[in-house]
Amino acid sequence: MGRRSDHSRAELRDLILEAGETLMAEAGLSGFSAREVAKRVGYTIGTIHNVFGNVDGLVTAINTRTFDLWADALEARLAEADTDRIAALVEAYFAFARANPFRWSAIYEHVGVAEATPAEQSEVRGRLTRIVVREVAHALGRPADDAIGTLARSLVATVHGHCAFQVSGSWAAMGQRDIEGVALARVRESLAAVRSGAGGAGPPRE
Amino acid sequence: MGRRSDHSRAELRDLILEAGETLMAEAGLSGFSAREVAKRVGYTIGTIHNVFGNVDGLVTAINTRTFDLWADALEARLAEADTDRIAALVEAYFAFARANPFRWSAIYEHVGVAEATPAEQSEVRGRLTRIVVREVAHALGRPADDAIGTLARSLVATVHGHCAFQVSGSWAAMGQRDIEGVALARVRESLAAVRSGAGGAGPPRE
DNA sequence: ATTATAATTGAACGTCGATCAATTGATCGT
DNA sequence: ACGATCAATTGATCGACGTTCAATTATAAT
Repeated sequence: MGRRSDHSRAELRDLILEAGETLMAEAGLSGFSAREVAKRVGYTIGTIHNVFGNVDGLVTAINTRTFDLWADALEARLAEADTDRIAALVEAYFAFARANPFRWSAIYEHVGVAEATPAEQSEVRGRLTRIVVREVAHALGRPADDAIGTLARSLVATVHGHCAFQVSGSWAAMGQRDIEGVALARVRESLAAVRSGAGGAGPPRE
Repeated sequence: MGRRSDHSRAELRDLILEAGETLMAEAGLSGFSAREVAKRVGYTIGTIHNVFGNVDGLVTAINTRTFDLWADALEARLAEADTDRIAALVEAYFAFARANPFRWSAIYEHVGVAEATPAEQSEVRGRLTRIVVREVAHALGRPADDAIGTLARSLVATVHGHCAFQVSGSWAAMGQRDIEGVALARVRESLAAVRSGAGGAGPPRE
């Protein structure tokens, strides 16, 4: 077709990325296809490979965008949070996964295939963690040092584990309900333990 | 080739399953192929489909076997545990994932494709959870009622979240170390909180 | 206008999961 | 012993996938 002048390389990247995001949201990682993305943007497979190297590169870029939107959602929810910002954080974390199940799952289904994530994308993906570190430090009234960083990442892991069980349906399959409340309870317990001086991020005692 | 009398249907199932497990351990879900499994057992694709319906069925069966081996590993570790059985459980949980990264990951990368898991396989998969419920009840000196069941599953989710970050490499990528100790710390905090009478499995207070 | 450079195409290749008519081997009645 | 019946097994065939790359086309430079 020769639409060379229609879009700059950056525009083309955005165009493909956006169509890829939509397809991922519609079909999930297992239904994702570079050919379908190409068809939707009116280019051909070759162009996708020219811009993103290979399908992994495109999926990685889509997943990075998902992280970015996710972090946006957390910030938006925090902006309207009253006192309990930790609860708002957990709530928004689950809400995003629930609202975007395919995109959320794609992040964690792509690990076995993924090559190294480009540095500038790692930066974007780290935003979510940085938000949690900041809020955990705030909740504890402490500076965000290494120990707080580890604790915050551990709490993300805790909530992630619950969220993964929810999205996969295994939590419901076990006859369980209100996983969000349960996850929040775990987070509260850990914050309370750290507040009462146990350290929290160090190695296990005994 | 017509090896019809060489194996009964059950033997054939085991044969394919075992070769499938080996391939999954070697190549991971992304490198898994029914054709390769067929080649390894000396049958053809058609036979695989005849026995397992489709590739998803085979992968699901492999993953169920992984759960079974995993539960075996937990029990084996518990059998030689002294006082701290919870620590033994967390340790064995991580150890299995570390020793079988591809098989472990396949479980959680297959969600987007998986159809409903057959009932008898769900039974096997539930064994891991049952072990944890039993041990959590034991650690708390309480009968394994619904609240304990929910708490145990929540602690599994907590450890799973940490384990997932470890296997995907994102924990190390964040400059963190000793995730196993961190996960155990979270579990200890929750058990301590529940021991001191906060309930633990109910909805969040406030 | 001509050349050089870059972007875009799309046919070709190998591999995948799935299907199903044809074949083969086992089983059984006679 | 033998032909009929039935189930297991084969493998060619299909459509779709990701990847490659020679050929083509549009832009930029001279």
